[in-house]
Amino acid sequence: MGMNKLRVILVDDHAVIREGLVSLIDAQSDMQVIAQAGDGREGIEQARLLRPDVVVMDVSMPEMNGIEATRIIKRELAETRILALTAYDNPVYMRQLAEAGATGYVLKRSAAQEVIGAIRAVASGANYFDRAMMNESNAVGSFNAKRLRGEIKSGEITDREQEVLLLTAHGYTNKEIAERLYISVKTVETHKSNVMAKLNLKNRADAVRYALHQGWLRDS
Amino acid sequence: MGMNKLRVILVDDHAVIREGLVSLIDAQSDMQVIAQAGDGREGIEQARLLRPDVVVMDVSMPEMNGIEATRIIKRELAETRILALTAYDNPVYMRQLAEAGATGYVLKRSAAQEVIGAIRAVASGANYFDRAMMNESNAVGSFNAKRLRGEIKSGEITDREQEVLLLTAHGYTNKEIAERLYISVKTVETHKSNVMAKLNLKNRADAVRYALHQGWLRDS
DNA sequence: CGACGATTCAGGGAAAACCACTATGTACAC
DNA sequence: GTGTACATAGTGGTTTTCCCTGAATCGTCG
Repeated sequence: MGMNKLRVILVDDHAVIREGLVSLIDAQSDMQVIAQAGDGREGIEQARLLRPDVVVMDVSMPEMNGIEATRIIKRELAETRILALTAYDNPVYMRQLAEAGATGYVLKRSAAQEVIGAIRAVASGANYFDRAMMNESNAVGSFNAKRLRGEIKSGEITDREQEVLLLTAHGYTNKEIAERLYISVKTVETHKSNVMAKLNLKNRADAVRYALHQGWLRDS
Repeated sequence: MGMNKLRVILVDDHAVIREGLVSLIDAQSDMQVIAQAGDGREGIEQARLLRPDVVVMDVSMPEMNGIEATRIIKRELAETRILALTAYDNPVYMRQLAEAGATGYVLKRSAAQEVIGAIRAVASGANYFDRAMMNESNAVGSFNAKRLRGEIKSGEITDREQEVLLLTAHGYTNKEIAERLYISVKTVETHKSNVMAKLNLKNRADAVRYALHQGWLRDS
C-alpha cells in the first residue's frame, strides 16, 4: 500500500455534517480530508488550489449548486473525481450530475461504509452509483416499458409535464388543472404519472417537496 | 461526579450523517451514543427501551417527522431532553417543536462544537436555541411565556387543526396524515374541514396558498 | 418516408377523498 | 354541575384520484 493517502475535499453547506464526515474519513487509513467548503464557489477555489483526488459534493447548496460546481471543476481538473452526495434519489439529478462529470452518486441515507467505498471506487477510476437508485429506476418500469425499450436513461421533463407538476404541487386537483389547461382530466393524469415516474416521486407530498426544492412555490 | 456519560440517541434519516455525528459525540469524554434511528417511529421505540438523557432529533424525516416524534417521546418520558437538529431556520418549526416539548434547537449549518454544547446544555436542564434563530425572531420566547401564562388560545385555529392544514398543504393525503399523527382518517377529515371552513378555504389549492402566505412552506 | 418524442384522450376497477351529519370523552371555566 | 371548546371517531353516499393499458395526432430529424 502506497504511503499516499487519497486526498479528499468535502463540499456541503452543513458544517455539522461536514465535520462528521471528516472524522469518518480521517478514521480510514487510506484517505484524508484536506479541505472543506460550505458552498460550490468555495469548493471550486479549494479544488483549484489543492487538486484533490476526490471531491465529495453535496448537490443542493446556496450560492452555487453541486451540479454547476461539478461542471466547472471537471472542466479545469480532469483528474479529479467527483462523488455526488445527496438526499434525493432523483434520476434527473443523477443524469445531470453524470453529464456534468460526476462519476459517483450516493445517497445520504446510505451507510457510512458505502460512502467510504464509493470514495475508493471513484478514486480508482470506477463509476459508483447507489444501489438504491438502480433498484428504484426499475420501479419506474411501466414508464420505461412504454418508450425506453432497451434504453435505461430517463428523458428530461417536457414543458407540459412541468406545468402539470407545478399545478399539482400548488394543490390543484386533476380536474382544476384540466380546466385551466383546456385539456381532459385523462391527459392530466398521463402527464402527471409520467413526470412523477421520471423524477421518482411517489406521491403528492414528494411533488410538493420537489417543487419547493426547485423554488417553484412562492408566496404571491 | 458522574463517571456516567450522557446517554444520547440520534434520530436522522440519513445514515451517513448519523454515523458522522456518532464519531463526533463518542469522541467527547462526557457523552456517548447508545442508539440510532432512521425515522421517528424507530426513534420512539429506542427511546422507550433505553430512556436516554438526550435525543438528537432531525425535524424532517419519512414515516414520522421529528415534531410528532418529540411530542410522543415527551409524553412518555418527561425526563428525556429533546434537541432538534434541522437544516432550516423556520420559526414555525421552532414554535411547533417548542410546543411539542423540545428544549433545544440547532441548525445543521452550525459548527459541531455548537451541537456538542447544545447537547450538554439541554442535558443539564437548560434551554438551547440557536443564536442564528433568535435573531430571526423571538417566537420561542414569546410563545413559551404565553404558554406559561396559559394564554395560548390562538383564537380561531386550534393546534391540531393547524397541524393538519400544514400537512395538507405539504401534499400529504388524509391517510398519511392520520398515520403520522396516530389518529383515524375520519378525525383528519374533521379537522381539515373545520379549519378550512374557519379560514374560508375552498380547496387544497387555497390551503397551499394560505400556507405559503404564512411562510409555512419551505424547502426541506 | 420512418422513427421518435410530445401531446392528447379513453376505459375500467380499486382506492381515496370529500361531504354532511352525528356522537363521545375530557378539560376547563363560571 | 352546566356549558363550551377540543380532539376524537363513526355512517353512508358521492366524487375524484390513482393505476394500468392502449392509442391517435402532429411535428422534427435523418
